Amino acid sequence: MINNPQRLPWPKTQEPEERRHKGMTIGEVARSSGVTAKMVRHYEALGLLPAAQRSAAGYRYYDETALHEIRFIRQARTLGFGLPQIAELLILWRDPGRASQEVKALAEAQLQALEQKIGELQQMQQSLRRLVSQCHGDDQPDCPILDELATEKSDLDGKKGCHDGGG
Amino acid sequence: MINNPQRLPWPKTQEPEERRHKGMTIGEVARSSGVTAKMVRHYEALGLLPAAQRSAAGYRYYDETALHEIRFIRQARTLGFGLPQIAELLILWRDPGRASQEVKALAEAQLQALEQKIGELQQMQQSLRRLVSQCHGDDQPDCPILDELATEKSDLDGKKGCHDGGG
DNA sequence: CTTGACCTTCCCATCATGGTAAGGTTGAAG
DNA sequence: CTTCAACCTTACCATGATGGGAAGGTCAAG
Repeated sequence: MINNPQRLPWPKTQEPEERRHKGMTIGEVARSSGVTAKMVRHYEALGLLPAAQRSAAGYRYYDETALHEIRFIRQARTLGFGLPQIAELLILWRDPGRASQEVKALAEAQLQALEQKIGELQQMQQSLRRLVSQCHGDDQPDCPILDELATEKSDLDGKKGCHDGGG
Repeated sequence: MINNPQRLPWPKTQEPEERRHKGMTIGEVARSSGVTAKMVRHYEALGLLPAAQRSAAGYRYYDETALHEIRFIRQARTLGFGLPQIAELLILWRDPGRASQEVKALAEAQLQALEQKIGELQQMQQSLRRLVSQCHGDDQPDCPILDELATEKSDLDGKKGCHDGGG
């Protein structure tokens, strides 16, 4: 279900350079950035991107700068940043007078979030691996996995939802 | 914002044993299972749990079996299972004639999903760590992090959304 | 003008969970 | 029996990022 940019039913010979003074349509931007048109509109609605220039009929047209920002968003998503964080990153990116420590702080926060998430998943992985290794996996009903899930207090339990108390 | 089961404003001396023939209210089940009442209703609406017995006024009442199943769900969530998978696990759990291989298959699928997710996050982590280490983090605008995000094709790119093709 | 690919906005779905509102029930105490 | 706090009910909306689809307007080529 991935739309191939090459295999277009249109007889479009080449990507437009300056054919149109208006810029690229949202579809062209989508193909060129790897971000769906849907998401481009979404980012605009969320305020990540400035409102695109519109034709008289309401079509969005994008210049190279906008395309750059959309690619920027895509790259940041690749690193797992959330859209609110990307909004901040974009603001910093546009600001020539930014301090790199602000960017670094955002990145370190994201790094911490990643470590946290990875840790949680690894704990699941560990518990689950143990259970899987204990289960015969035959046609008998005995199953340590189900047994453990049915256990009131098990190794799986605890640490979840318990913060160090607020008073 | 976690409600302590001990610190109840009610003068309830002890948890009811057979005080009520009806069973536990949803709130008692929630306190006893660690699953919020909201979620218990949700699981019922989704078909994970059978419809609870109701009082004349519509209150849900639960017996020990139901409580057991709710705890079961909580444990399975701890392992990261999705609710559809938990629904299958519950069906197997209720079936005395199940084959443990069916349970094991579900668990292995979950294990695979965990590995996949962990791998993705670790790749993000790796890329981000490199970028963070390269960024001075001072009050100067130079920032390798932003530079890389603005790069058309970078190490961050690729491998995402590419499965090994069906042909 | 027709046609087909494209664009627009608007609504709904996912997944698991939480919040809130508006209203009815329960059970103990007065 | 009334009162009152704590409890229950359903229903709707929100999250975060993305996708799907409908209904309708626009653009470029023939």
